[in-house]
Order: sequence, then C-alpha cells, then structure tokens
Amino acid sequence: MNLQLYNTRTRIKEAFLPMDPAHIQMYVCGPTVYAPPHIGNGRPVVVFDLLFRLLQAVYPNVTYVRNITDVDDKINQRALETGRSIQDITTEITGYFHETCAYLGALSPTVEPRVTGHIPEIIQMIQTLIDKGFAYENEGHVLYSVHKFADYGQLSRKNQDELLAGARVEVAPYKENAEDFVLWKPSTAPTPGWESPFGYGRPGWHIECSAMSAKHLGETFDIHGGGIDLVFPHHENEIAQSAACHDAPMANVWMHNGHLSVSGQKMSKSLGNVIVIQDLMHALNGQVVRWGLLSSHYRQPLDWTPELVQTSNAALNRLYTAIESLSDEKWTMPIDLKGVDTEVLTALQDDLNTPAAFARLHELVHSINTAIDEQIKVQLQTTLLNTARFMGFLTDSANEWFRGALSSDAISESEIQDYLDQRHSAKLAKDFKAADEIRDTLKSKGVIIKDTPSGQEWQRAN
RNA sequence: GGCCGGGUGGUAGAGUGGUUAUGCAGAGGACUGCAAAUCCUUGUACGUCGGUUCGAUUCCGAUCCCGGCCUCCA
Repeated sequence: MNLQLYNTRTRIKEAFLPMDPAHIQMYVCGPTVYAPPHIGNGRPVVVFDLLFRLLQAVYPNVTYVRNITDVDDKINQRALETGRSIQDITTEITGYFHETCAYLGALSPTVEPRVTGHIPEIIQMIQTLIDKGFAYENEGHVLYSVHKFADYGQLSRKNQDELLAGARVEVAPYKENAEDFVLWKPSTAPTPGWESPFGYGRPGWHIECSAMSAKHLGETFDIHGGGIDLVFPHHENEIAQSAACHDAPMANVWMHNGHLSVSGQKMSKSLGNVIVIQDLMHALNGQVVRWGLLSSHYRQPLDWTPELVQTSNAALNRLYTAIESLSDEKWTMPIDLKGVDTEVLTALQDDLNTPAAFARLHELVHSINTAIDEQIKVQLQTTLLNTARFMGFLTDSANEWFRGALSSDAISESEIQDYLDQRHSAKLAKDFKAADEIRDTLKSKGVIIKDTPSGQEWQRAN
C-alpha cells in the first residue's frame, strides 16, 4: 500500500503514515442539521466514503467518525421562523441526511456523535482551556484567546496581523481581541442551554468537533476531513482548541474537498439554484449522482450541470451493459477485495484520483466488449463488477438498473410486454412499419427496444 | 489588500520533460429489415511571452484571465 494524500497543512501530497497501522482513525465534519442536504453537501459524503472504503481495503481496522451538529444558531433561527421545535427540526433533517447518504451509496460511519450527547465533554474541554489560560470568561461568554496560541493560522496560512486587518465584523464588547472566538455563550429560553460552570448556555460553533473527536478517536488521530470552506475558521479553531487542550497535534493529515457550483454559479438561495438531494431521488438513480460527484478530482471545483448528469448516466449504462450477461448470483456476492482491479487501486491511492480510476473502469469495459474467449470475458466482468462495487457503483443488479422504474407513473412492465408481443407479431409478418411505430411509441414512453438474436429486449431510458 | 487554487482538443476531465488518457458529443464504416448496443477508423489540445534543456503542455520567471477563502457555508 502506497497511499498518497494531499495534506492541506503542508500543501503537498504525502505518503500516508498511520499512527497505528492496526487501527486507522478518521474524523470528518458532518452536517449542521438545519436544512435538507443539497448536492454540495453530497460531495464530502461521497469523497470521504471512498477514502473510508480504500482505507478499509488495506488496513484491518478503520474508525470513521462523522458528527451531526444539532446545536447551532442556524437551527435556532429556523425554529424561530417556523414555530417548530428544535428537536423536531434536527430529527427531520438528520433523517434526510441519512436518506441522502444511503442514496449516494455511502457506507455508515463507525460512529456518528451528536453535540447534544456531548455537552459534558464540551464543558470539560472549555474548563481545561480556561485552566490552562487559553480561554477567558466575560459577560457569560467564554472566549478563546487566539494570540495565546502561537501556531494559530498554521493550517490556513494566515497570520494574526492580517486577520485583524481583515476583520470586517464589528467587535463584540465581550471580546478582548477581535479575533477571539466563542467557546460558550449564554442562552435564554427558548434557545437551548445547559448548566455549566460558566453559567447557563450553549457551546459555540467549533468546540464540538474538538470535544467529540477527542472522545471517539483520541487526542491525535490520522485524518481530518471536510469541505474547503472549513479550513478557516472552523478547522483552524479546532486545532487551536485541541492542541492547546492536549499539548498534542490534533490530526496528522488534513483533507479538504473543493466546492461545487451549479451551471457555473455558486449555489445560493437568492439565485434559487440550490439543488436539494431529496428532489433528485425520484428523477435520478443515486449512482448517477455519486458518479457525477466523483467525476472530477475531489480537490478541484466541480460544476454540476445537466451534461454532467447525462454523461454520468451514460457511463453507468456502459458499465452495466458490459456485465449484463453475468449470472444473477454475482450481484449478491460480497465484495471480494482481492478481486479489485489493481490499476484502479493504484489510481485511488494517488490522492483519490477518481477520474483516472473511472478511465480504468472504461478500459475494463472495452476489454470485456472485445474479449473473444468466454472465460476471459467472465473473468474481466467479475473484476469490473467487484471493482465498481468496491467504489460504491453497480450496487443494483443490471436488471434493476435497466428495468427498474424510478417513478410510479412510469409505464408498467405488463404494458411494455403487450407492446412487445404486438411488435413481435408485426415483425413475423414482416410489417416493419408497424414494428417501428411500436418502437417509437415505447421510446416516447421512455423504453428502448433492442433486437437481439435471442429476441426483443427492453430497458428504460433513465 | 492578504492567502489559496486553476487556465488541456467541440465539451467534461486526468496526466506527463520526448511515446494513445478516458468519457460524452461529431464524422466515416461494420453489424442490423431499420434501429439500439457493440466494434473499427477518424479529429489532433495543452492561456500569452520569455528562460532552462538536445527536446516543455509538463520545470523556472513574467504576464493576462478565471474561481475560492479572509463573514455563515460541504
């Protein structure tokens, strides 16, 4: 295994050196559950799922922690706006998030901690920071004193003078310095709060990840991931908190996925171009979305377009076509990690080079389609199936992929069969005009007919 | 202003100091009653200007654009 990962902290691709090869530890910043997940939220889900799979393929034991942030002012705001309870909102959105992850073919993380379940740990960590002189109390708030932490800015490569100069926000009166950030803030009903040595209140934004990662992984762990936007201030502040608290580095490798745009524009409510994943579910197979999200390198920006959806769908059609002749039991067999194509593994080990991995899958398809020896062909098909499933694709059988209906108003199989019977008769009678008309009719209903030596076959156009 | 990325053929998108990425779209052909799928053939790319080199898209410098972050954001 020669896994190379780009480390945001050092800004270079490095050989991955686990602290303990017998137990790999990864933490990824999960969602704040205040709004249904959009397509951009799907990217880190899929990217770090792939990394999780890759790590599991090589190391015996991988712990993957992805948190749910269920205490946050955006949630409070939402509750205020809608009149709904906070619990109601966080439960619903967490459910959406889980549906989204399943839809995208992402494995469940090993641990999924929630902020509401870790308030004592958070309070304890804040207390330690106060005791060590890195944090101070003021007007019911606890703040982290950024200038006390010498390495502040190491991840995002910012220096403190510049941060001050760039501060655009009015400095809150309880802050000693403009760059200080909140660890704990006072709460009044109906805003959620907890009793603490610093008064009744709730945690600030960053502390939860420091507390939860420490609890579930330890003071230092191998990989910390998230979206590129989290580099500053979120991860910078996590480092400041954790390193100051534990006198140890928080994580060895910091990985960040690039952002996603929609048809060249930043997703925003005001533009009305936010693509909610729930809305895609009845129109697209989740594998198509997963393929699209992985079709450029994870650190590059990705533009989500109708063309991307179309080509992703076409790519999967091609893969499925190549292995459609495999016997059904192959689809239910567990993934054989030894049967994963080595060139795909090599590509993925190079900092998750998914475009190169996809290219290799297509090469396998081509080898299958040109194979003369039946035994070799089946061997290649098995490799392709294994490899694709290892990456989270070809999870449905070819039959489901080609003939499963995404929406309930799609034409039924028995109707299709009626048309096929009619067409079969027409063809026997050499009435090709009638046969072609039936084919056109079915096409307009989203069904494509293939005439093969063994008879008519059909599949949905998707 | 500060800090980061990026500019590759019609398009999406990897990569490399000299040798085909790959997909999609296009053209021609094979197969087919016609199609679909598949196969064969085909396009000929690396922002601009310098430098290093026998040779640069690939290294160095300059320059012009584009995007992100510095405030909530995956």
